[in-house]
Amino acid sequence: MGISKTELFTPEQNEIASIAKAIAHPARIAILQYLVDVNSCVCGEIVDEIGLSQSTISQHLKELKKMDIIKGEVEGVKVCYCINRQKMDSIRILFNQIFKQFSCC
Amino acid sequence: MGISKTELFTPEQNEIASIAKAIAHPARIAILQYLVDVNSCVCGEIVDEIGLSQSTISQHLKELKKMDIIKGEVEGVKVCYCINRQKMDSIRILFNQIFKQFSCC
DNA sequence: AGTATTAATCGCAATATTACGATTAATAGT
DNA sequence: ACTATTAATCGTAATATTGCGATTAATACT
Repeated sequence: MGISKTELFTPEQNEIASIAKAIAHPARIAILQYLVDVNSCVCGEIVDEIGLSQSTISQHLKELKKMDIIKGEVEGVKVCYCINRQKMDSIRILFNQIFKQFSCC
Repeated sequence: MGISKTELFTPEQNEIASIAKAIAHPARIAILQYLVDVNSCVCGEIVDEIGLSQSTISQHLKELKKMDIIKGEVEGVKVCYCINRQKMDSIRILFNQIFKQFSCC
């Protein structure tokens, strides 16, 4: 992408964009919704649920974890993922603020 | 990206991801915030405000317009862009619903 | 110790995104 | 008609993303 120009923007602008990017994939939305449904679960179950390969799902989980949107807890051979509800809450509040700016007069 | 696998996901999941992608760039956040500040303005002013080239800004505007997040009105040689507040409102409601799912118990 | 299971990582290919300069098309002003 | 202004588009380069198979590392179970 040529050069990324994050230095042109405020930390808040970069933060919002980063969060948006983390959820800007249908598979990641599907993963989050699945985690809500089952409350928490292991990677293998997500692979079965969504029709993507194990390595691909693992990468998506990594991206979500990078942004602190989900947490992964090792349970022996398996890893139990769950939504970081506190982070989710702060994202919801942040986005609501921003969108209110954009939508209100 | 190998092959995009949108067919694996629901229309809603794809829609949310698309909207998120549209705002998943700090320049586009900055553009929207600037449009809020000045209420409406022409492309050239945005180019001056943000430190990116005219062609790059034009592309970002195109992406935002593609998702119906902004509207562009031709005024002679200039084009006046403004936020589509109705769309913004529906996005805010949609995202709030989704994030509430993710954050509440 | 040997095998099975699980998930992370590596390496690769295909495609998308970001950015810019140059060009183009369209209008406005002379 | 000529020129200036504006914004879209084209072409291109650099980089990121998405996806998969293969491999690896780590634990659990014989």
